[in-house]
Amino acid sequence: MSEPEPPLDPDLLNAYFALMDVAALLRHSVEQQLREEGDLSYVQFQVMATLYFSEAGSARMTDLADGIVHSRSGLTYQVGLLEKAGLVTRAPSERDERGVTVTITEAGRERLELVMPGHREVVNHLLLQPLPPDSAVALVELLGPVREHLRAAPPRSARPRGRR
Amino acid sequence: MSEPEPPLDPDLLNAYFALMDVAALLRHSVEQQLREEGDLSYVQFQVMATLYFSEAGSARMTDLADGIVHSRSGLTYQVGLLEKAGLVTRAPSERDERGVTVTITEAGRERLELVMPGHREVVNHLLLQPLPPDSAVALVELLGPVREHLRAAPPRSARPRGRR
DNA sequence: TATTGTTATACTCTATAACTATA
DNA sequence: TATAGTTATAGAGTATAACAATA
Repeated sequence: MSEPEPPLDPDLLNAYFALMDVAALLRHSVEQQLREEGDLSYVQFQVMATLYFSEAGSARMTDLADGIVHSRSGLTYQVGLLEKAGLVTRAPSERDERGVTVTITEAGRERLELVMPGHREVVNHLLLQPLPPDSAVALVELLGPVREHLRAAPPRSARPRGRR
Repeated sequence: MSEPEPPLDPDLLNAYFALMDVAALLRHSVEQQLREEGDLSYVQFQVMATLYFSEAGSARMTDLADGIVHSRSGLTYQVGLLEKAGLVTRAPSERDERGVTVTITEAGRERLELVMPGHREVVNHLLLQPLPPDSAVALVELLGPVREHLRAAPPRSARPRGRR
Protein backbone atom coordinates (compact mmCIF):
# COMPACT_ATOMS: atom_id res chain seq x y z
CA MET A 1 0.00 0.00 0.00
CA SER A 2 2.98 2.24 0.64
CA GLU A 3 6.03 0.32 -0.59
CA PRO A 4 6.41 0.52 -4.34
CA GLU A 5 6.02 -3.04 -5.56
CA PRO A 6 9.39 -4.41 -6.71
CA PRO A 7 9.43 -5.13 -10.44
CA LEU A 8 9.76 -8.86 -9.87
CA ASP A 9 12.65 -9.51 -12.20
CA PRO A 10 12.92 -12.63 -14.36
CA ASP A 11 14.95 -14.55 -11.79
CA LEU A 12 12.21 -14.19 -9.24
CA LEU A 13 9.45 -14.97 -11.66
CA ASN A 14 11.41 -17.97 -12.73
CA ALA A 15 11.76 -19.24 -9.20
CA TYR A 16 8.02 -18.94 -8.78
CA PHE A 17 7.21 -20.80 -11.96
CA ALA A 18 9.79 -23.49 -11.29
CA LEU A 19 8.24 -24.14 -7.92
CA MET A 20 4.70 -24.25 -9.24
CA ASP A 21 5.64 -26.47 -12.16
CA VAL A 22 7.58 -28.97 -10.13
CA ALA A 23 4.89 -29.18 -7.51
CA ALA A 24 2.11 -29.67 -10.04
CA LEU A 25 3.95 -32.36 -11.91
CA LEU A 26 5.03 -34.13 -8.75
CA ARG A 27 1.59 -33.99 -7.23
CA HIS A 28 0.04 -35.46 -10.34
CA SER A 29 2.38 -38.44 -10.26
CA VAL A 30 2.04 -38.94 -6.58
CA GLU A 31 -1.74 -38.88 -6.76
CA GLN A 32 -1.68 -41.47 -9.47
CA GLN A 33 0.47 -43.78 -7.38
CA LEU A 34 -1.68 -43.36 -4.30
CA ARG A 35 -4.85 -43.99 -6.24
CA GLU A 36 -3.58 -47.02 -8.08
CA GLU A 37 -1.86 -48.76 -5.22
CA GLY A 38 -4.02 -47.75 -2.29
CA ASP A 39 -7.15 -46.04 -3.61
CA LEU A 40 -6.34 -42.88 -1.68
CA SER A 41 -6.47 -39.20 -2.58
CA TYR A 42 -3.55 -37.05 -1.57
CA VAL A 43 -5.59 -35.40 1.15
CA GLN A 44 -6.60 -38.79 2.47
CA PHE A 45 -2.95 -39.77 2.45
CA GLN A 46 -2.08 -36.71 4.49
CA VAL A 47 -4.77 -37.50 7.02
CA MET A 48 -3.69 -41.12 7.28
CA ALA A 49 -0.04 -40.23 7.64
CA THR A 50 -0.80 -37.67 10.33
CA LEU A 51 -2.74 -40.23 12.32
CA TYR A 52 -0.26 -43.02 11.71
CA PHE A 53 2.67 -41.06 13.06
CA SER A 54 0.82 -39.50 15.97
CA GLU A 55 1.21 -40.89 19.48
CA ALA A 56 -2.33 -42.05 19.96
CA GLY A 57 -3.13 -42.77 16.36
CA SER A 58 -5.83 -40.16 16.56
CA ALA A 59 -6.54 -36.47 16.25
CA ARG A 60 -9.40 -34.04 16.33
CA MET A 61 -10.99 -32.79 13.16
CA THR A 62 -9.90 -29.25 13.86
CA ASP A 63 -6.29 -30.25 14.29
CA LEU A 64 -6.39 -32.19 11.06
CA ALA A 65 -7.96 -29.28 9.26
CA ASP A 66 -5.16 -26.95 10.19
CA GLY A 67 -2.46 -27.56 7.68
CA ILE A 68 -4.16 -30.08 5.44
CA VAL A 69 -7.23 -28.59 3.95
CA HIS A 70 -8.77 -25.26 3.11
CA SER A 71 -12.35 -25.75 4.15
CA ARG A 72 -13.72 -27.73 7.01
CA SER A 73 -16.43 -29.31 4.94
CA GLY A 74 -13.74 -30.62 2.63
CA LEU A 75 -12.16 -32.44 5.52
CA THR A 76 -15.49 -33.85 6.63
CA TYR A 77 -15.96 -35.18 3.14
CA GLN A 78 -12.57 -36.87 2.93
CA VAL A 79 -12.70 -38.33 6.42
CA GLY A 80 -16.18 -39.57 5.62
CA LEU A 81 -14.72 -41.55 2.74
CA LEU A 82 -11.97 -42.94 4.94
CA GLU A 83 -14.52 -44.04 7.50
CA LYS A 84 -16.68 -45.71 4.87
CA ALA A 85 -13.58 -47.59 3.75
CA GLY A 86 -12.95 -48.74 7.30
CA LEU A 87 -9.60 -46.98 7.54
CA VAL A 88 -10.53 -44.62 10.36
CA THR A 89 -13.07 -44.33 13.14
CA ARG A 90 -14.99 -41.31 14.33
CA ALA A 91 -16.11 -40.73 17.89
CA PRO A 92 -17.06 -37.77 20.04
CA SER A 93 -14.04 -36.36 21.81
CA GLU A 94 -13.80 -37.09 25.47
CA ARG A 95 -12.82 -33.72 26.79
CA ASP A 96 -15.08 -31.71 24.56
CA GLU A 97 -18.34 -33.24 23.43
CA ARG A 98 -18.45 -30.89 20.47
CA GLY A 99 -15.28 -32.30 19.00
CA VAL A 100 -14.79 -35.43 16.93
CA THR A 101 -11.78 -37.65 17.42
CA VAL A 102 -10.60 -39.51 14.36
CA THR A 103 -8.64 -42.69 14.94
CA ILE A 104 -6.75 -44.85 12.48
CA THR A 105 -7.79 -48.50 12.41
CA GLU A 106 -5.63 -51.55 11.98
CA ALA A 107 -6.81 -51.76 8.38
CA GLY A 108 -5.83 -48.13 8.04
CA ARG A 109 -2.30 -48.82 9.20
CA GLU A 110 -2.02 -51.68 6.78
CA ARG A 111 -3.26 -49.53 3.95
CA LEU A 112 -0.68 -46.85 4.64
CA GLU A 113 2.07 -49.41 4.90
CA LEU A 114 0.90 -50.86 1.62
CA VAL A 115 1.24 -47.52 -0.08
CA MET A 116 4.41 -46.14 1.41
CA PRO A 117 7.07 -48.09 -0.47
CA GLY A 118 5.69 -47.10 -3.85
CA HIS A 119 5.20 -43.59 -2.63
CA ARG A 120 8.79 -43.27 -1.53
CA GLU A 121 9.86 -44.66 -4.84
CA VAL A 122 7.96 -42.02 -6.79
CA VAL A 123 9.28 -39.19 -4.63
CA ASN A 124 12.80 -40.50 -4.87
CA HIS A 125 12.79 -40.89 -8.61
CA LEU A 126 10.93 -37.73 -9.46
CA LEU A 127 12.13 -35.21 -6.91
CA LEU A 128 15.04 -36.30 -4.78
CA GLN A 129 17.34 -38.01 -7.22
CA PRO A 130 17.14 -35.25 -9.84
CA LEU A 131 17.98 -32.76 -7.10
CA PRO A 132 21.61 -31.69 -7.05
CA PRO A 133 23.54 -33.90 -4.59
CA ASP A 134 22.88 -33.31 -0.92
CA SER A 135 20.57 -30.43 -1.56
CA ALA A 136 17.45 -31.74 0.10
CA VAL A 137 18.49 -30.01 3.27
CA ALA A 138 19.12 -26.84 1.35
CA LEU A 139 15.64 -27.05 -0.06
CA VAL A 140 14.17 -27.30 3.39
CA GLU A 141 16.21 -24.34 4.52
CA LEU A 142 14.83 -22.29 1.68
CA LEU A 143 11.25 -23.42 1.93
CA GLY A 144 10.98 -23.84 5.67
CA PRO A 145 10.61 -20.14 6.45
CA VAL A 146 8.17 -19.75 3.60
CA ARG A 147 6.07 -22.57 4.89
CA GLU A 148 5.87 -21.06 8.33
CA HIS A 149 5.04 -17.71 6.92
CA LEU A 150 2.24 -19.14 4.82
CA ARG A 151 0.80 -21.17 7.65
CA ALA A 152 0.78 -18.23 9.98
CA ALA A 153 -0.54 -15.69 7.52
CA PRO A 154 -4.13 -15.05 6.60
CA PRO A 155 -4.36 -16.82 3.22
CA ARG A 156 -5.60 -20.11 4.58
CA SER A 157 -9.25 -20.35 4.00
CA ALA A 158 -9.54 -22.85 6.79
CA ARG A 159 -8.57 -19.63 8.40
CA PRO A 160 -9.19 -19.71 12.09
CA ARG A 161 -12.91 -19.15 11.92
CA GLY A 162 -12.16 -17.01 14.86
CA ARG A 163 -10.19 -19.83 16.36
CA ARG A 164 -8.12 -19.69 19.52
CA MET B 1 13.51 -53.06 -9.67
CA SER B 2 17.13 -53.82 -8.88
CA GLU B 3 18.38 -50.99 -6.66
CA PRO B 4 17.21 -51.37 -3.10
CA GLU B 5 15.05 -48.33 -2.43
CA PRO B 6 16.85 -45.88 -0.14
CA PRO B 7 15.13 -45.51 3.20
CA LEU B 8 14.20 -41.90 2.49
CA ASP B 9 15.36 -40.36 5.70
CA PRO B 10 13.51 -37.60 7.51
CA ASP B 11 15.45 -34.82 5.83
CA LEU B 12 14.35 -36.00 2.46
CA LEU B 13 10.78 -36.59 3.48
CA ASN B 14 10.79 -33.18 5.01
CA ALA B 15 11.99 -31.57 1.82
CA TYR B 16 9.19 -33.27 -0.04
CA PHE B 17 6.51 -32.18 2.38
CA ALA B 18 7.85 -28.64 2.56
CA LEU B 19 7.67 -28.36 -1.19
CA MET B 20 4.16 -29.76 -1.44
CA ASP B 21 2.91 -27.61 1.42
CA VAL B 22 4.33 -24.39 0.13
CA ALA B 23 3.07 -25.03 -3.35
CA ALA B 24 -0.43 -25.90 -2.20
CA LEU B 25 -0.72 -22.87 0.02
CA LEU B 26 0.74 -20.56 -2.58
CA ARG B 27 -1.44 -21.89 -5.33
CA HIS B 28 -4.53 -21.44 -3.25
CA SER B 29 -3.75 -17.78 -2.64
CA VAL B 30 -2.76 -17.14 -6.19
CA GLU B 31 -5.93 -18.71 -7.53
CA GLN B 32 -7.97 -16.54 -5.27
CA GLN B 33 -6.27 -13.42 -6.51
CA LEU B 34 -6.66 -14.38 -10.16
CA ARG B 35 -10.31 -15.23 -9.69
CA GLU B 36 -11.19 -12.09 -7.79
CA GLU B 37 -9.29 -9.58 -9.87
CA GLY B 38 -9.51 -11.12 -13.31
CA ASP B 39 -11.95 -14.02 -13.20
CA LEU B 40 -9.26 -16.43 -14.36
CA SER B 41 -8.29 -19.91 -13.26
CA TYR B 42 -4.61 -20.64 -12.82
CA VAL B 43 -4.55 -22.74 -15.97
CA GLN B 44 -6.20 -19.93 -17.88
CA PHE B 45 -3.58 -17.58 -16.50
CA GLN B 46 -0.84 -19.90 -17.74
CA VAL B 47 -2.36 -20.01 -21.18
CA MET B 48 -2.79 -16.26 -21.32
CA ALA B 49 0.73 -15.59 -20.11
CA THR B 50 2.17 -18.01 -22.64
CA LEU B 51 0.35 -16.28 -25.45
CA TYR B 52 1.06 -12.80 -24.15
CA PHE B 53 4.79 -13.31 -24.06
CA SER B 54 5.04 -15.24 -27.31
CA GLU B 55 6.23 -13.55 -30.49
CA ALA B 56 3.04 -13.85 -32.45
CA GLY B 57 0.65 -13.78 -29.53
CA SER B 58 -0.49 -17.20 -30.55
CA ALA B 59 0.25 -20.90 -30.20
CA ARG B 60 -1.12 -24.24 -31.20
CA MET B 61 -3.21 -26.28 -28.83
CA THR B 62 -0.63 -29.03 -28.74
CA ASP B 63 2.14 -26.65 -27.78
CA LEU B 64 -0.01 -25.18 -25.04
CA ALA B 65 -0.88 -28.61 -23.76
CA ASP B 66 2.73 -29.55 -23.28
CA GLY B 67 3.72 -28.15 -19.97
CA ILE B 68 0.43 -26.67 -18.83
CA VAL B 69 -2.11 -29.38 -18.57
CA HIS B 70 -2.41 -33.11 -18.11
CA SER B 71 -5.15 -33.99 -20.51
CA ARG B 72 -5.91 -32.48 -23.86
CA SER B 73 -9.61 -32.30 -23.19
CA GLY B 74 -8.82 -30.23 -20.14
CA LEU B 75 -7.09 -27.69 -22.30
CA THR B 76 -9.96 -27.63 -24.76
CA TYR B 77 -12.26 -26.89 -21.86
CA GLN B 78 -10.19 -24.02 -20.49
CA VAL B 79 -9.50 -22.45 -23.86
CA GLY B 80 -13.19 -22.75 -24.61
CA LEU B 81 -13.90 -20.59 -21.60
CA LEU B 82 -11.29 -18.06 -22.62
CA GLU B 83 -12.82 -17.85 -26.07
CA LYS B 84 -16.31 -17.39 -24.68
CA ALA B 85 -14.94 -14.53 -22.61
CA GLY B 86 -13.43 -12.97 -25.71
CA LEU B 87 -9.88 -13.22 -24.41
CA VAL B 88 -8.60 -15.51 -27.15
CA THR B 89 -9.48 -16.54 -30.67
CA ARG B 90 -9.40 -19.98 -32.24
CA ALA B 91 -8.69 -20.63 -35.89
CA PRO B 92 -7.47 -23.55 -37.96
CA SER B 93 -3.69 -23.54 -38.25
CA GLU B 94 -2.30 -22.46 -41.57
CA ARG B 95 0.37 -25.06 -42.07
CA ASP B 96 -1.61 -27.97 -40.73
CA GLU B 97 -5.36 -27.96 -41.15
CA ARG B 98 -5.73 -30.37 -38.27
CA GLY B 99 -4.25 -27.95 -35.81
CA VAL B 100 -5.89 -25.06 -34.02
CA THR B 101 -4.09 -21.80 -33.46
CA VAL B 102 -5.06 -19.89 -30.36
CA THR B 103 -4.45 -16.14 -30.41
CA ILE B 104 -4.72 -13.63 -27.62
CA THR B 105 -7.06 -10.70 -28.29
CA GLU B 106 -6.63 -7.10 -27.29
CA ALA B 107 -9.13 -7.67 -24.52
CA GLY B 108 -7.02 -10.63 -23.50
CA ARG B 109 -3.91 -8.51 -23.21
CA GLU B 110 -5.77 -5.99 -21.14
CA ARG B 111 -7.07 -8.68 -18.85
CA LEU B 112 -3.61 -10.04 -18.22
CA GLU B 113 -2.24 -6.58 -17.59
CA LEU B 114 -5.08 -6.01 -15.19
CA VAL B 115 -4.19 -9.07 -13.21
CA MET B 116 -0.41 -8.95 -13.18
CA PRO B 117 0.25 -6.28 -10.55
CA GLY B 118 -1.84 -8.00 -7.93
CA HIS B 119 -0.38 -11.30 -8.94
CA ARG B 120 3.16 -10.10 -8.49
CA GLU B 121 2.19 -8.68 -5.16
CA VAL B 122 0.87 -12.01 -3.90
CA VAL B 123 3.92 -13.89 -5.10
CA ASN B 124 6.23 -11.33 -3.58
CA HIS B 125 4.57 -11.29 -0.21
CA LEU B 126 3.93 -15.00 0.11
CA LEU B 127 6.94 -16.61 -1.53
CA LEU B 128 9.75 -14.27 -2.39
CA GLN B 129 10.01 -12.01 0.61
CA PRO B 130 9.88 -14.85 3.16
CA LEU B 131 12.66 -16.53 1.23
CA PRO B 132 16.11 -16.09 2.74
CA PRO B 133 17.81 -13.10 1.10
CA ASP B 134 19.01 -13.59 -2.46
CA SER B 135 17.94 -17.18 -2.58
CA ALA B 136 15.52 -17.05 -5.45
CA VAL B 137 18.34 -17.95 -7.76
CA ALA B 138 19.33 -20.79 -5.49
CA LEU B 139 15.82 -22.08 -5.63
CA VAL B 140 15.89 -22.13 -9.40
CA GLU B 141 19.19 -23.94 -9.34
CA LEU B 142 17.73 -26.62 -7.14
CA LEU B 143 14.41 -26.96 -8.89
CA GLY B 144 15.50 -26.36 -12.45
CA PRO B 145 16.99 -29.81 -12.98
CA VAL B 146 13.98 -31.40 -11.33
CA ARG B 147 11.64 -29.54 -13.61
CA GLU B 148 13.48 -30.67 -16.70
CA HIS B 149 13.54 -34.21 -15.45
CA LEU B 150 9.83 -34.20 -14.78
CA ARG B 151 8.99 -32.66 -18.11
CA ALA B 152 11.06 -35.17 -20.00
CA ALA B 153 9.98 -38.20 -18.03
CA PRO B 154 6.89 -40.31 -18.55
CA PRO B 155 4.67 -39.07 -15.70
CA ARG B 156 2.91 -36.41 -17.74
CA SER B 157 -0.46 -37.69 -18.60
CA ALA B 158 -0.64 -35.35 -21.54
CA ARG B 159 2.07 -37.81 -22.34
CA PRO B 160 2.93 -37.70 -26.00
CA ARG B 161 -0.02 -39.69 -27.20
CA GLY B 162 2.56 -41.08 -29.53
CA ARG B 163 3.70 -37.61 -30.31
CA ARG B 164 6.63 -36.62 -32.49
C1' DT C 1 -2.24 -45.42 -40.19
C1' DA C 2 -1.05 -41.62 -37.06
C1' DT C 3 -2.03 -37.12 -35.30
C1' DT C 4 -4.93 -33.05 -33.85
C1' DG C 5 -8.54 -31.57 -31.47
C1' DT C 6 -13.39 -31.87 -29.72
C1' DT C 7 -17.31 -33.92 -27.44
C1' DA C 8 -19.94 -36.59 -24.22
C1' DT C 9 -19.96 -38.32 -20.00
C1' DA C 10 -19.07 -39.34 -15.47
C1' DC C 11 -16.81 -38.32 -11.44
C1' DT C 12 -14.00 -36.12 -7.75
C1' DC C 13 -13.19 -32.42 -5.13
C1' DT C 14 -14.12 -27.97 -3.14
C1' DA C 15 -16.57 -24.16 -1.01
C1' DT C 16 -20.54 -21.47 0.95
C1' DA C 17 -24.11 -21.07 3.83
C1' DA C 18 -27.37 -22.88 6.89
C1' DC C 19 -27.86 -25.76 10.74
C1' DT C 20 -27.18 -28.57 15.26
C1' DA C 21 -25.09 -29.23 19.50
C1' DT C 22 -21.98 -28.37 23.05
C1' DA C 23 -18.94 -24.84 25.95
C1' DT D 1 -22.19 -15.89 22.31
C1' DA D 2 -18.55 -18.64 20.26
C1' DT D 3 -16.81 -23.00 18.70
C1' DA D 4 -16.92 -27.89 16.43
C1' DG D 5 -18.56 -30.30 13.02
C1' DT D 6 -21.98 -31.76 9.45
C1' DT D 7 -25.06 -31.30 5.57
C1' DA D 8 -27.01 -29.65 1.40
C1' DT D 9 -26.03 -27.87 -2.61
C1' DA D 10 -23.96 -26.14 -6.39
C1' DG D 11 -20.10 -25.45 -9.32
C1' DA D 12 -15.44 -26.03 -11.25
C1' DG D 13 -12.18 -28.96 -13.02
C1' DT D 14 -10.46 -33.38 -14.76
C1' DA D 15 -10.05 -37.61 -17.33
C1' DT D 16 -11.46 -41.40 -20.53
C1' DA D 17 -13.09 -42.98 -24.51
C1' DA D 18 -15.26 -42.41 -28.82
C1' DC D 19 -15.23 -39.56 -32.69
C1' DA D 20 -14.21 -36.49 -37.02
C1' DA D 21 -10.97 -34.53 -39.94
C1' DT D 22 -6.58 -33.91 -41.84
C1' DA D 23 -1.61 -35.67 -42.89
